[in-house]
Parts: sequence; C-alpha cells; structure tokens
Amino acid sequence: MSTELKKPRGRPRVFDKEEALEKAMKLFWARGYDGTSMAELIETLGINKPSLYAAFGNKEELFHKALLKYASGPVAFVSEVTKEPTARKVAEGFLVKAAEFLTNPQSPKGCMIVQAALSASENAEMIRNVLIKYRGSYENLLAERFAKAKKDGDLPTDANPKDLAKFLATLHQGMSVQATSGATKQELLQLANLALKAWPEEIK
Amino acid sequence: MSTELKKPRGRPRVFDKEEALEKAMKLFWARGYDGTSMAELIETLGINKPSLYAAFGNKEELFHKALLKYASGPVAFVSEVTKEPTARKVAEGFLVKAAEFLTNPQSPKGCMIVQAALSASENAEMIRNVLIKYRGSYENLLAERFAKAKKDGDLPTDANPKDLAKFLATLHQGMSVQATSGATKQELLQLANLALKAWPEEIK
DNA sequence: CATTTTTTGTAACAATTGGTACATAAATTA
DNA sequence: TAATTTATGTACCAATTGTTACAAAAAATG
Repeated sequence: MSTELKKPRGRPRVFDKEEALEKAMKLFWARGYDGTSMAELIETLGINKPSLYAAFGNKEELFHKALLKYASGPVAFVSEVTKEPTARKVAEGFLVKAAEFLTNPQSPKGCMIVQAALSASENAEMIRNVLIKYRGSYENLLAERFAKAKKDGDLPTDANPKDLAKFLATLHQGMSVQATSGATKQELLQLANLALKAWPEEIK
Repeated sequence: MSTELKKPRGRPRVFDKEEALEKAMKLFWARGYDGTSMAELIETLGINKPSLYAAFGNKEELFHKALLKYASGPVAFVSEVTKEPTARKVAEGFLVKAAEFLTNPQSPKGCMIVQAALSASENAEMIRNVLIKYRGSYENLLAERFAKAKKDGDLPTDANPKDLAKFLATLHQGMSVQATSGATKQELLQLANLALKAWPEEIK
C-alpha cells in the first residue's frame, strides 16, 4: 500500500517483479538448482539477462528469493496446521494438505524444499545446506507443537514429540518423491490414512 | 571366471574397469546426474577422458552402467527381503535394512535411485524417467509379495497390497531424504519402529 | 529544457560443459 | 620381426555455463 504510490525515479521496469519471481520459483521448483540455467530463466521470464541480474542479483541470490517466496507462499500450510486443536488433528491436517499440495495440477509436482538440491554439484552445496535447514525447521515446528500437546495431556506420556515430527516429515518427503514420480492425490491420501494408524491413541 | 583368463588383444587397460565404475557410481550417487561433471569424473577415477569414453561411452551411458551396478549391488537387499516368511517380516526387514543402508558411513548418504535425478535439467529428463521406473519396480516387487501374502492368508482380507507397498516405498524415499539431511541410523530405526505400528495385524 | 536516475538491449566475457582427433605406446598374433 | 589391435595422453573442439560493459532509452527532478 506504500510501494504502489511511490514515484520511481528512472526508467520504469517493463515487467512485474513478483510475477517474474513467481516464474523463477516454479522453474527452480521443477528443475532444481543445478537443473535450471540462466538461459532457461531469462527465456521463461521473458526478460533479458541484465534486467534479471539488476532486479534479483545472480543465480544464487535469485534462488534464495524464489525460495523465500515459496516458503511464505505455497508451503505456509505447515505453520497453519499447527494451530489445529489436537496433535492428531495436526498430523491429519499436515498429511492431507501435503497430499493435496504435492499433487496440485497448477504447479510442479513435489516440494521445492525437498527436491531442488537433494544431490547437487559442488558449487551448489550452499544451496543444498540451506534446504537441509529449511527441512529441519519445519520438522522442528511440528516437534514443538507435539511437545506442547504432550504437556497439554493431548498425547500419551510415552510419546516422543521429536519422533512423531520426524515420522511426519519423512512421510512428507517420501510423498514428495511419490508425487514427482506420478502418484495421484488419491493415492497419497490413502497413504496418509494408512500412516495415521501408527499415530498414538488420543487421550480423552 | 572366463573374463580373467582371456588373452586381450591390444595394449592392456591400465585401470580396473569395475573399480572405475564403482567410483563413478559413488560420484553420481552423491552428486546426482546434473551435479556430476565429466571433469570431476575423470579426476576421481584417475583416468583421462578418451579412456573413459572408450570404456563406458558418454555421460549418459556411463550413468546407466553405474545405475545397473548400483541396482545389482548395494540395493539388492530389496529382493532379498521379499524372501522373508511373513508380510510383516518383509516390512520390518525392508525398513531396517533401509535405515542401515541409507546411513552407511562407507558410501554416500541416501539412495541413488531416489536422489540422482529427482529434479533435473531438460537434457537429463531421460535419466529422471529411468529412475522413476526403477522406483516403481521395487515398489511393485513389494506389492506382489504382499499380494502373495494375502493369498497365503498372511494378511487380513481387507489389506491392500499396493497400498502397503506404497507405504513402505514412501517411507524409504523419505528416509533417503532424511539420511541426506543428516539423520542417523538410530533415528531412522526408531522411525521404522514407529511406522510399523501402522502395519495390519498378523493372522495366526 | 537539462540533469539525474534507472532500465533496457546488444554484445561480449572467461570458464566450464560434454565430447573427439590424432599420434604414440604397449600388448598379441602371425 | 612385422602386422595388428587396443589403450593412452595431449591438445583441441563447439556449445553452453554464469556474468558483465556499455550505450541507448525512458522516466522524474530541478
């Protein structure tokens, strides 16, 4: 609400920055960091190289910005779902949303945070490590939620919040691979359903 | 037992072909297809380019040969484990072996078939598709084993062999991501243990 | 209108990509 | 020993990688 009304100084940018970043995000999402070339980027964004560099920095910086957009956009459901009232509902919500999201026909299959640099060239090792941290942080989010659930008496006393979080994170990561390999939403939902049988009994 | 005793015609190869292929396999395994360059290959194999090309063909052919070695070597435990007497033992064996294998300190973390080209450049799309098929085929192996188990009365009548196979495959794929991200064998074993609580009751 | 500021487009950059020609070397066979 | 066969090493190839110089263009400011 402030950026729009400002009066930019020089020659106006001919492309929409957010739209361009969105396209970059989807490319990285689909092809990974190593698999995406600047040439391909400038082609699908429809802008020329110097403009891209001026707007977003080099390839690595562009990736970080795309990743930030991804983390605050498509994948925000993770923190949303921790607001569910019970641990079980959190788990259910997480897996169901994951199944839907990972197979969404509007976007590349699978999860960018999981796939964009699982294995990578030497010079992409920084990116690889950043993605590892991202994965760790959403697993932590779940772990903390389950620790709270345990305190609330919402989980059995012998339940291990970290284990439960890792269980869900692992399923999500596996589902991401499945989605990329062609699994359908229905298949992933059925999978989620089966996995939830491992979930500890709720306390009433 | 025959190849050794033959009398090769021209100048003898100075390197061991199997050793070289093993090294290539581990590189592709660690860095993926796009992430591994010919330059890196010739450096770690310790042989020069023309020799590499003469022995294994181009990058894609080399990858296929490395993949074949991987599938018949490190990962042969999958078909081994289907020989277990009950469906549950198959599932247990699969997950436990996976946990051990994926975190084996002797080799790159994670599974080559899962990670080597999950997302990939356009010109690696063939490779990506081959790996998808490989993943599908070990999932099928499990599914067939569980179909047999059901016929044998070893699984409840309402159990779905394909679902169970997909459940295990998904866990394996997720565990591969976890291993790559730094998860330990113990963590993965604990995970396997938790996941098995979703397994249908055995019929006695 | 002149100045300043920013973006655009062309055109190039060095470095790296995957891949090969070719002469030399080392072995077997005749 | 001569001919044949295969492997090696150097040195190169065109194409692509990520990145940048630079002049022209388009806007706001003074």
